[in-house]
Amino acid sequence: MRFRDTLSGEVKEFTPIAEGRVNIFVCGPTVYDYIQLGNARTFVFFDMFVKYLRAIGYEVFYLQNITDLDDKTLTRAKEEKKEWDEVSNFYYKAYLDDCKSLDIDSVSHHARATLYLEEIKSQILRLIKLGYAYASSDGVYFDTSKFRDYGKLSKQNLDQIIMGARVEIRASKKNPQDFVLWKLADDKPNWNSPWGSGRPGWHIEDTAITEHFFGPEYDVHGGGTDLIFPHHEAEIAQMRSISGSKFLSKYWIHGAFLNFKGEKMSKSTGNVVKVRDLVKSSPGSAVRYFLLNSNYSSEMLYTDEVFQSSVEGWKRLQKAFSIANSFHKCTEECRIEKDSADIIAFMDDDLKTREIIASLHDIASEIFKGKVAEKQMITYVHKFRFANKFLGIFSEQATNLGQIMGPLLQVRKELREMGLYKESDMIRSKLKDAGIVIEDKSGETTWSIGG
RNA sequence: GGAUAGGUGGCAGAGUGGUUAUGCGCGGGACUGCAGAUCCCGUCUAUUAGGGUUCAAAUCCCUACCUAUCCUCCA
Repeated sequence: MRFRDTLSGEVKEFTPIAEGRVNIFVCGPTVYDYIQLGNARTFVFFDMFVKYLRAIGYEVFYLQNITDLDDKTLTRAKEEKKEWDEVSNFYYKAYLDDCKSLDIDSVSHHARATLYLEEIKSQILRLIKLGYAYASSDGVYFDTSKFRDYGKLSKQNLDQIIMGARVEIRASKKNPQDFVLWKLADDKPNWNSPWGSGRPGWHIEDTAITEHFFGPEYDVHGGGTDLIFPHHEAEIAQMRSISGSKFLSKYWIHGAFLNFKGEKMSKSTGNVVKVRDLVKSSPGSAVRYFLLNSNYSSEMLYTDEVFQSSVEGWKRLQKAFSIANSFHKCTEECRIEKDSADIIAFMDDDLKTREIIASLHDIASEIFKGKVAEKQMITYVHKFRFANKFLGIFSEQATNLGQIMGPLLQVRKELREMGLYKESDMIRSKLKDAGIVIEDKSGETTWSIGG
């Protein structure tokens, strides 16, 4: 398998440190508000990625941090007149709910930053001892001039960063681009430390957490492209300075942005679409379809119109899946891997989920033409089910419902033959309310989930 | 100013040297109790512009213009 690695800037062959096992870390949200669709793009992508790795036999530990304390948390707490941890507990739970609505359930462990204060302080202590960090008037800073590879991930040149003139100039820093490891603070929440009571800086929580679970090196680090600089750059500087290792994560994957009318979807510009609002009107699987029907490394556009046209495409595919699935039950593993060589090939070539979806649409067209031989239909079902293991774009409820739908449709057919259309239409309309769409074609009636 | 991606039909968005991407939309027809879906046909030379390499370029090279993101918290 190969995919785009940010550090080398190339599409690279994937070989984990330990054969058959993958340790992956993905930056989670700062829980001070509901997540929006742009966040979801990244989280759905990595959920899909991890599920695929598992589907092809890797043992994966998927670790995600939760930033449960930040300046934004404190601002929010003030606004809502609540304690900071009430705010982060509330939005952490909301985050988990939103993930659930999008079928994101592959994370092995969520690590909350404030539960790792000892690990954080230990790292800062070691950085100071080794001469990479210094205590200053308002906190402890990482001395970026001591770490030669600072800027390598983002391919930035330190001199030019300074020329950017947007770097905070503070007298307490030795270099403008130095970043804070520990912020001194007298107000709560704060914790004791050898440098005075205060709060951890943002970048240090991730390396403290990953060192705790994985040690100084692991296989894949993921996140959105906005985190490349300075966040991930800082993580590399922190951990490699401590470990002396050549790398922190062997591979770096960054998901591109979801944009809204030419600009990034962000809270500051107020153009966000919250996940919980979107899933009220569209199934989570349709949202996943929309997000995965793109290249993870390319920016994509969201507008209501574009999203709705994507939902139409999803409906078509879902219908084809339901038809195939009711035609052939595949409860066990069957031959799904063997029949899915083309899908595996697409994934192995830079995780081309969009190509997979296009190929499923080709299958859908064949199914709708109604001339698919039984043997062929079985391989189609296998492909659908294999792809769905990681794409998660089809509702699978169809299999259980089949037992009820058969007899029910038979009754309705008899009603229609007797000309009792009022009664038969009522059945159709009630089923639609329940999320089941039935359609009459010459001679037979089909049903599917969604619509 | 620097860095990184890009500029493809009405819309979204694949494709890295030669073949119909795919979906949505639009027009016409078929099917139908109605609805919906589906099928068939069509949607004019779709590849930012100008050079170059090549038998052949959306795909490689050069130039120009344009866009997004990052350089500040951000998925």
